[in-house]
Amino acid sequence: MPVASRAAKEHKDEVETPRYDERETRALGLWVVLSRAAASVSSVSTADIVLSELTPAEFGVLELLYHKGPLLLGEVQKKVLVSSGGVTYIVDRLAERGLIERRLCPNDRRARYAAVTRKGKALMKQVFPRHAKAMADAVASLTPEEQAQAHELLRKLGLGAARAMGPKVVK
Amino acid sequence: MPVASRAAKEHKDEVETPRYDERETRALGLWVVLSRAAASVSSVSTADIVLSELTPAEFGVLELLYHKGPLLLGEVQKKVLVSSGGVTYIVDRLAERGLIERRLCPNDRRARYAAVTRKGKALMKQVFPRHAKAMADAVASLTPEEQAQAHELLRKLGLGAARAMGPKVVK
DNA sequence: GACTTTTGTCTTAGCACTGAGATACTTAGT
DNA sequence: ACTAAGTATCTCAGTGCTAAGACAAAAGTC
Repeated sequence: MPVASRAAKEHKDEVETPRYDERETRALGLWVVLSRAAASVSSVSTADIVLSELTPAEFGVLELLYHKGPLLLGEVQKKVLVSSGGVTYIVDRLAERGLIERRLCPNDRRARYAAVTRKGKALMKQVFPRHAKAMADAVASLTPEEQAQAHELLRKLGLGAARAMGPKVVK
Repeated sequence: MPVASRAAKEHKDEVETPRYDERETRALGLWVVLSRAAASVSSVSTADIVLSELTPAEFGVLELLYHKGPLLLGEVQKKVLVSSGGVTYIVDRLAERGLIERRLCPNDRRARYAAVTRKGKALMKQVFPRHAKAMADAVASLTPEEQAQAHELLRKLGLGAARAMGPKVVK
C-alpha cells in the first residue's frame, strides 16, 4: 500500500521540490502500478470469496489443502505467508466449521497436519470453479501472451525482491 | 492473499482431481505470482519505512502530501485506498506527532485539508531518498526495459480488473 | 544419558484497520 | 424559505492479524 508521485509540484512554502534520478522514479512508478494491480485483482478475488462465507485467508488455506492434500501447519504457513499465530487462528476457524481437521503427525508429536474434511471438499467443489472463472475474468484485459509475459516478469521480480531482503522470515 | 496450485494431486479419498481449463489455470498462476511479487516488494518497502517509525499507511499519506501538497481528506482517501475511518485514524496519528496538520477548507466547512508541517517535511527530506533507493534496489532484478514492460502490463491489468468489478467503492 | 539448541505449535495482548452509523454541512428541488 | 438528498468527516465496536513469548518435543553435543 504505497504511494508515489512523479510530477512533484511545490507550493509557496519554504521547502523546494526534491529531484530524483531516473532509476528511482522508474522503481517507484513500477511499485505503484504493481500494488494497484494487486489490489484490484485482490478485490475481484475477495468479492468472489466472501460469497462462500470465507475470508481470503481462510479460502487460501482451504484451497491449498484441497489441492495439495494434508499438510503440516508449518508447511501451510510457508505457503500462505501468515504468522504462526495466524495459521493457528485460521485453522481453528476452519476446523470449528468442520471444513478441515487437525491430525496427529506420527513421526513428530509436536506437529499437526491440517486436512480438508468431506464437508470442506464439498464446499470447494462447489465454489472453486466459480472462483477460477472470476479470476480468469479479472485478468482478461491481458491477452494470453501478455499474461505469460507478465507472469514471467513478476516471477523474476518477486524472486529478486525476496532475495534483496535477505531470506525473509515470517514469525 | 491467494493461493493456487497447478498440479492438483489427489489421494486415496472419494473426491477426484478437479480439471480446469487453460484460461483459468493461467489466470490463477498469474494471480499467484502477482500477489507474491507485491508481497515481496512490499516487504522491502515496509522494512525501510519502519526505520522512520512510521507504518506503511502513515508513510503513504505523508509521502502523498509531501509530493502533492495539501489535499482534502477525501482526496487522500481515494489515493491511498483506505476506508474513511482509516484516513481519520492515520491523519490523527500523523497530526499527533506534528508531522501534518488539519486545515479548514474555506469553501466547505465540512471538509478538512491535511498538510505536511515543517517537521513533516524535514522528516521526509531525510528519509525519502533512502526509501527511493531501497525501492530501486527492490526492483533491480528487472532491467530498465523489463521494468517498463512490467509497468505497462500491470497498468493495463490493474485498470482491467478495476473495471471488471464495477467501479469499486471504498467506504 | 544429561545438556543445550532448535523446531512446531499455541497463547496472549495489542494494533491497524474496516463498516456502519452519526453528525454537520452543502446542494438541488420546489 | 423549506425540505430532501447528497457529501465530508468522525465515532465506535468489532476483527483479522502480528509479535513476542510459552511450552513441548526433537535433534544435536559432549
